[in-house]
Amino acid sequence: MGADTVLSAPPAAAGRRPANRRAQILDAAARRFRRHGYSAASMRDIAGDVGMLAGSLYHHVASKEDLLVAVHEEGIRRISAAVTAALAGVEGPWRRLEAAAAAHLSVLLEGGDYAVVVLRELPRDLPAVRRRLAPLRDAYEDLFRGLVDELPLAAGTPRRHARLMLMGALNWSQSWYRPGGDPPAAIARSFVALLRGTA
Amino acid sequence: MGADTVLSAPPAAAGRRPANRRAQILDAAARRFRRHGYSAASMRDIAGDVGMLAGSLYHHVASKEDLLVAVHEEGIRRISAAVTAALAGVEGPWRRLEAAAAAHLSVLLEGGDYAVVVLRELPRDLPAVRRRLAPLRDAYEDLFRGLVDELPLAAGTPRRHARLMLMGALNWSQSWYRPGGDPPAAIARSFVALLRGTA
DNA sequence: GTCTATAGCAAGATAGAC
DNA sequence: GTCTATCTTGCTATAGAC
Repeated sequence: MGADTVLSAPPAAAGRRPANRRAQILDAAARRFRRHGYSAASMRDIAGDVGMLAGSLYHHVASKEDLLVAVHEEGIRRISAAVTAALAGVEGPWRRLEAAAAAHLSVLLEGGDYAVVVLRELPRDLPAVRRRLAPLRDAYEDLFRGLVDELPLAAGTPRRHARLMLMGALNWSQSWYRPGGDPPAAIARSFVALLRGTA
Repeated sequence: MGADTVLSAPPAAAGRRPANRRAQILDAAARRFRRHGYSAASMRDIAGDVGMLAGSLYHHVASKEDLLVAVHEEGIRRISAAVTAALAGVEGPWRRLEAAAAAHLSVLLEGGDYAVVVLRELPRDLPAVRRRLAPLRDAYEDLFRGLVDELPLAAGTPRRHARLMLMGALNWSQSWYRPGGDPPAAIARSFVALLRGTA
């Protein structure tokens, strides 16, 4: 790639501004969904955050539900990318699980609003949204299922429970974590060690 | 107490109906808060569930926020009562932790709407509600802190992380649990065993 | 691509009759 | 203790000017 060219970018212009209006909208939506919850967040406020009025939003997104789906998709994409990257070149089943857990937790606790929305804002009364997102979430879950399957556990150890315990502990940490305490990677390491029995 | 008298009950009457109108309202609110989330649940629907109109609700509760606080208080009370009862007469630190975890999980997964609301519906943008509930939640947390402190863990084991891991795994289970799978007590036993390193 | 303007509706809460 | 009626406000979404 040439240094000054960007694939699929708008034609170069001296003072071009737009770049990605939609991305700004997604950022604002993720933030509002996280702070106030999906149904308490308003399209007006999201629009205001990016400097437009409510009506103008609908030029970029079809509905509030679509906006929620888009935030989830981006969030899952980011988490998956971080975990996949963290696994590259790491050997040994326990080390791999620890690397994945640390990456998962880092994105969750320090990765911004998208990941938090993915975990907390999937309203029960929007079945259409849940249906659209189910495959993505399942695929991510499979990633950890594979990692746990590789562990050299004592025969009879319930691998499903081990996975659910670790993931539950990691995901729930978002409700007690405060910046300034143990860093995400340390928490993840600790949880994996406790699971391994070598804390 | 005499068999036919009840402390602090309304004066006995042949066909008395009211008994506990407020309790019915709380039940309906807990259900609606759980199903739709606090902000998507409407006072109109809650009123309708108990056969009255929206305005009449305000004879029993001061506001929607008060209703949420009341549901939380009742939920925490139920969970605490179940765990305390489960601990009675149980000896041995691991057995006690397991009993508490099983009781906690049973209420959470099979105890109805109150407990679920306690875990899931504490909106970030209602600081007044959070303030009012903080002491209750902390007191409950202390109960498990005490149980974990009693465990004979290897020196250096991070007890705080052990507690957070277990509680996180238990609390998160509400997002994947489906009736008909492993019963709550079995899940709790499994998690405690994994923590203990004897799965 | 953003604006103005508004349709159409539902929300929380209150006042006063009964 | 419940109802009727309503105030006030906020919401999602659309239509059409610019």
